[in-house]
Amino acid sequence: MSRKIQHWLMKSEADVYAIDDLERDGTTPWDGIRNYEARNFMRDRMRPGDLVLYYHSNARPPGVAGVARVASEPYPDPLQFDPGSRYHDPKSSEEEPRWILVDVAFEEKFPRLVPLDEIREHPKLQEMPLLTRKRLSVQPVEPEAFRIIRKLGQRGG
DNA sequence: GCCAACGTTGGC
DNA sequence: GCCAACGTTGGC
Repeated sequence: MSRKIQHWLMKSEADVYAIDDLERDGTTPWDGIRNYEARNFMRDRMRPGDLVLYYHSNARPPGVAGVARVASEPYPDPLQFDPGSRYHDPKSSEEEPRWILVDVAFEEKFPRLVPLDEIREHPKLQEMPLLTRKRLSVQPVEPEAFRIIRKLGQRGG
């Protein structure tokens, strides 16, 4: 019996790596996450096939731009071992890596961005960590919230 | 570019 | 283990 897929939201700065970049690349390692809670979700709970709302932060307006898919098992973020990287972590080691990531793959770009304002105003989306946990860049999403947001992105209001 | 929110670090 | 200082996120 196969595991049920889970749903997630991952934030990316729109001017750094937007959904168009993911579409071009096909797959990308979700590197540079240096928050323990976000790491724990990737390390302990994400598995290939899980679906991800792709959120543009630092955008005007910010919002969900499309859907991605978890495309690998969790593995150590290579940048933590690279002294030249801004994500280098001298306290981490190959034997005991501190930062774990997954690859994500492009799934779909919405015809229309679902803006943060709209999520904030939707009566069924009030409980989303996106609204209550401002700084968490990787977070779980309830199946119903995922469905609502995808529908908004695919068909408009 | 500003700055509030909030997670992390480090001295004690 | 507390908590002030610090650094970063991310909306505006």
